[in-house]
Amino acid sequence: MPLRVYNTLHRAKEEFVPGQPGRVTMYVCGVTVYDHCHIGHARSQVIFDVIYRYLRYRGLQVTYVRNFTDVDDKIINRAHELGVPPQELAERFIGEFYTDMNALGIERPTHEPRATGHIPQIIEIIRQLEKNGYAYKKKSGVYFSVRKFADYGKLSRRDIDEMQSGARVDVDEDKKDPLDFALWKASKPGEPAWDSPWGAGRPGWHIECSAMSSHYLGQPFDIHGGGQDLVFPHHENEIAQSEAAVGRPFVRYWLHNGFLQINHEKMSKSLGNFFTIREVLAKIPPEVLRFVLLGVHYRHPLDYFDGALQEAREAVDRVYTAAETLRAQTFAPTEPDEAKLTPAQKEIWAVLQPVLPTFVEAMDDDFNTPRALGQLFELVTLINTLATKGKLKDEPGRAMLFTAAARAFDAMRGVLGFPIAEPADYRRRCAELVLAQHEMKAEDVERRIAERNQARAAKDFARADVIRNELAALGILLKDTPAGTTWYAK
RNA sequence: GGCGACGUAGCCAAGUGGUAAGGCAGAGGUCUGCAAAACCUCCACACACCGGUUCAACUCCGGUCGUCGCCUCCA
Repeated sequence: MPLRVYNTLHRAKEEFVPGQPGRVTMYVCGVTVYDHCHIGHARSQVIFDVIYRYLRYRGLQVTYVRNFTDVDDKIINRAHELGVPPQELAERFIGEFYTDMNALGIERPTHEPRATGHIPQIIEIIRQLEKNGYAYKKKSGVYFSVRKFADYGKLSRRDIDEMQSGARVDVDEDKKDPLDFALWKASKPGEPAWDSPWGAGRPGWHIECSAMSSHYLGQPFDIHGGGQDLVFPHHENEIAQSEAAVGRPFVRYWLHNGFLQINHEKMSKSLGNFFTIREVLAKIPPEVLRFVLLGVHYRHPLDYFDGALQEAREAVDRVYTAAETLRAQTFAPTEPDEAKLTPAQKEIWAVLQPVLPTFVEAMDDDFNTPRALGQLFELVTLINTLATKGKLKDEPGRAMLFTAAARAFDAMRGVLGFPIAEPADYRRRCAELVLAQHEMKAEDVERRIAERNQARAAKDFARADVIRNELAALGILLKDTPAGTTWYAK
């Protein structure tokens, strides 16, 4: 089965064929580092992390580049407000970005270039554009002449003339045409600046992606990703610059993720209706957020609400419980041999066998993570069944079934990056979270448990239940086992 | 105005030209002092509405209504 992806350029799903057999080159627009990331950024990063993981799972060698925009008007303005140097501000939020990404289990791309580290490459493209007659210099900077690029609008399906009629009045009188955009911005006093053939200044926003992508990946490269809002003008402009400069196509497959919405409205900084990743992770473990983000197909809008997190929490707990169950089993890795299965085991095998292939099929279909998660839950049920049902315990069938289940589970986990951690680590973090929320210590819980067990020993079950219910109200659930009472955070 | 997406059970969300994955919630059962977890069983007379094509449409086509996005910085 071939991998099929939805290419924004053609508005259709098409078979994914890398430019070079066995190798994939991929670039995703990162973040402008002037503030904490919000959960919309998280969605984009999680999705492309999964795509990166899946391509490798498919046996492809992937070079993945994700940039940092570390010089830009927003950074400069923010730095000015805070009275710190722009570079220092950028540095700080790059650090914060990693804190969030690490929590969410996002792998490091192959290269993570910064705009300020690639000024020579940026200048080179502008020089080439000037030479090819697409760029012109004005007092305020160097601009790209959109009308000279015949293919302009091919990604966002826009017609230049219609755009112009609807275009707002541009305050920048310097441009020859309101559609033109800056390649190089002349610096004002006190702003970060680099020398260039056109005087001291800094790169325009779009040019950095053109420069860094082609520097690391060549041109054309295979996949360029980002949020839907980047289709126009950012990606349209990237195409114009890169193709006009080099004379070759820029990107083969354009992938765009849909938005996170709050109450059916786009969540964005400009609307002010956003949650930072950090805020959300103060309330729930990161795997819950990751799960929620993968629960909707990446191109569809995802409506975010608090209740969804609580619901998802139940589901995530269940996956971890199954992971615990699986890890608790001892079995020697055993290759499939249907002849060695009992009739009851054969029934399970018939259900278990197609789970991973179906998962792969779902991922092959434009990275259908909701369907893939469906298969993960099928597997969860199977794992629990295997561990529960006595009639499935005959060897070597039992070992064989567990081997297959464990392999499928690990494969899915590798692709989805979910569950993020080992179960014990997850439980520990959940416990810390709930204790922190109630300003409690583990000893407080242990003491209550001891009190309850005294009551139970005295057959004072009413009192025992009161204690349990009190803890439950805090999100602390007790579990009585033959080995004693344990607790976990809900 | 131009371009585009979406409208599936109480909620979230996949999906297919031939009668609907999965999750959450809910009901019953096994287990338990009672619970929890786990397991088993149940839970969409039709997928916004109206037409059309078809032997057959939720699934294709047209229209209507509704919601949202891009066209300006934005994942």
